[in-house]
Amino acid sequence: MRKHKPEEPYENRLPGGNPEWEPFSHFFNREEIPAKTLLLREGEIARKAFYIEKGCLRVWFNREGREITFQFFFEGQGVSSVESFRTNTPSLFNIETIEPSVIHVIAKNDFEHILSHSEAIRRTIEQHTLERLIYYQRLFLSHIKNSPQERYEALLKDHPAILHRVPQHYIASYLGITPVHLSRIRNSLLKRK
Amino acid sequence: MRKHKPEEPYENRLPGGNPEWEPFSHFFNREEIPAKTLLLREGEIARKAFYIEKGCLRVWFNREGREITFQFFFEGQGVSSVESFRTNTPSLFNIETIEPSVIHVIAKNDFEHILSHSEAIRRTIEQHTLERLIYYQRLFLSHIKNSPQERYEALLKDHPAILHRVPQHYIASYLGITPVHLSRIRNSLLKRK
DNA sequence: CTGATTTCTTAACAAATGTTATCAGGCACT
DNA sequence: AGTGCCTGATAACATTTGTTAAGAAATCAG
Repeated sequence: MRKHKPEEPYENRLPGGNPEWEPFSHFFNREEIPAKTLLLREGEIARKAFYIEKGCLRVWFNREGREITFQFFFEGQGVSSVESFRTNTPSLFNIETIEPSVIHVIAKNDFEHILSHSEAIRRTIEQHTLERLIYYQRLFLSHIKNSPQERYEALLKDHPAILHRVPQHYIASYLGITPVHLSRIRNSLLKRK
Repeated sequence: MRKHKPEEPYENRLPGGNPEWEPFSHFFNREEIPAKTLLLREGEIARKAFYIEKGCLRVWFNREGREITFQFFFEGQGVSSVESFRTNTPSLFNIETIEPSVIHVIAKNDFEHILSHSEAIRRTIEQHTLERLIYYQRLFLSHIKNSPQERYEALLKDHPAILHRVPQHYIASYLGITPVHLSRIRNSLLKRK
């Protein structure tokens, strides 16, 4: 059912997706990383941030022996455990590759060096923080406002590509339900047509 | 059962809770506001931000005719519909007083004026944005990680004052459950002792 | 290609939570 | 004191979602 397409075309963007990063590109280390590899472990303090050239990541934590995935990241996105990276506290979650991925890695002190040398990038990061805030706010609201079925339908409508690229049990835990229940929802939607 | 204590002592702090705001205090307008008054309406674009000298607010939205409360604010806190205030988009929720309150109000353009004239306050606000991000992240995680009963017990342990000050049906919707279910949880906890 | 592993579906049953309705106490207002 | 409103508790019943287990389908490793 699910189509795995690591070979689909993509843009090879600069870290940050913007030419303002050009002067600082030497701070980034390009790495090719296999699938299912941890980039950050729950409980560790994040000392690196990542930019995804190719591939996808998921963010998850352990709840009583089970993995709960709550975010996905794809090509062109910058990723870090924001609260850990910026406040030097243990990360609340793991960051892991889903597919084989090409990641640009930057160390925390280099990142701070850039921030203190580029007003433009400082603003970009500030904007990024605001966007993350809004993202989490919406994510939270969608969980208390909408049913799992409504969230699934929204995902289907707004980000159909994710469904074709990410294993369904990750999607289920992202929606806050079990794989069994997601399967039921999909089934009932099929019958309704 | 619930004790309403609008007369309890409090600190009369400066807006922002910090002397760096002192030079800009004339931008704030002190207002005494009755209970159950809307400061911002769902769908409106936020053109003001608030600092609470005294009283408390709740943040809620309408879901199919029912009010869902998902945040409380108390003395000493700065409040706005961040995403609306900073991005000029319609607010996703209402901000309303619970008790009679004393609020310092600042207009958006004055706020921006301050930001462009004080590096220290710009940093404070940036820090505030990060804290809000982390707050929403944690709130979201607590909803997918913990049961309503666990969330109630955490609230009981970490913020018992809220429970004595805010009507129980607001608490219930904050926990993501119905007042009936919260009552059941409280009952089962009592029996357990 | 083939066997092993992972992923998805389905069913039966269990647990958690919602819905509706009723009642009782507290509180504000007269 | 009496009335009405708001709040919280409780019960009976309905619905949603989880759990466990089994098998089918897809994918992966050699």
